[in-house]
Amino acid sequence: MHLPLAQREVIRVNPTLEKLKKQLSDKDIHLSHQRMKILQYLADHPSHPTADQIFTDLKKSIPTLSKTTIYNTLRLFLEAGLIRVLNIDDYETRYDTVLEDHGHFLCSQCGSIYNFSIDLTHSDIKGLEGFDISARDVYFSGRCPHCLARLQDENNVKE
Amino acid sequence: MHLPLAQREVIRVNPTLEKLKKQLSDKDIHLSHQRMKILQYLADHPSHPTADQIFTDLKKSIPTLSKTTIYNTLRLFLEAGLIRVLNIDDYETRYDTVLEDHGHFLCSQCGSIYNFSIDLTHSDIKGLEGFDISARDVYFSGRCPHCLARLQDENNVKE
DNA sequence: GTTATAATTGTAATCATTACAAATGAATAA
DNA sequence: TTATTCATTTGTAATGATTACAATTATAAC
Repeated sequence: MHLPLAQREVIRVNPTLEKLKKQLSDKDIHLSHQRMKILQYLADHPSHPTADQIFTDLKKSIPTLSKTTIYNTLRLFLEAGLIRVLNIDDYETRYDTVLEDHGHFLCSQCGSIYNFSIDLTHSDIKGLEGFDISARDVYFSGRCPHCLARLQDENNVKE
Repeated sequence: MHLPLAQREVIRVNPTLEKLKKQLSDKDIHLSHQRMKILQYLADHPSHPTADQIFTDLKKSIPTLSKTTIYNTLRLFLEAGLIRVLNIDDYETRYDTVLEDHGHFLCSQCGSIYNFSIDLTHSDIKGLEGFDISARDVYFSGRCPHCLARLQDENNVKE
């Protein structure tokens, strides 16, 4: 059995590139060629890319590009509040342009990361009385429907 | 103003060392001197220590101890399901003996990590229909009451 | 006690990220 | 325009957590 794609509602509330550009100009951050390309890449790829993925892909169109520029720019965007980081992955930091509160699911089989919506305001939380909470990250992991279907198929073939 | 400690109910549901030892013997995992010490350390320190903290502290009583042993043993315990890892920290992995579902709060000021209880079963989650969820991690960050009180005090002195 | 197996150790490698200094580009004033 | 200043990019070297691996030591089986 294979679940139809529509069955998993992946959030793609992607802030437009224009919106991001405006945020930068409001903060008097100059948009160089490299920064522009990185911003565009982030807006076009809501798939939580790593610094290396951004670098490798952009290197094709900007052969002189340096990895340091990627890290510099990502930090710049981060401090300007345009993006957020994901530590769901054990070894590599991922970057996300979707700032609205949402959870992330990591498939331990294929490594894909999915967004999902979760409302924490109504959760029963105890032990944080008197704390000032500024960020909320929710990371789930397990197996995504694709991998579940594939595993199921493989089992059927064997039998 | 200083919040009384009782106001923040930190969970300390620490599984006893005996319980952990039994889990290992059930899985036919031999408890060597080093493993015993590391297990004891984990049971005694629910403060989510890093591999380096465990190593540095245990090195005092076992001078020949190697860091590789720490990593080997932590992986062993991890795969045996005795402990879980925390990626709340950007740069270092932390280890936790408390397996019951709970959240972690990282104070961005002092770096302390606090446990808190959160009930996700009643949260309104959308977008994970058809997913097989095996792990749930909730990481919050911000400022802990200690740091808030300290900052408040510092401001009062200035005025 | 000897042999086989498991655990530990130390060192070297890996790999993401950062530090830093030199080179390049853009903006501004004369 | 040209010189000067400042911002940005680049490349290389350092950092630091983690892992790979081979040698040594300890434990268990016979």
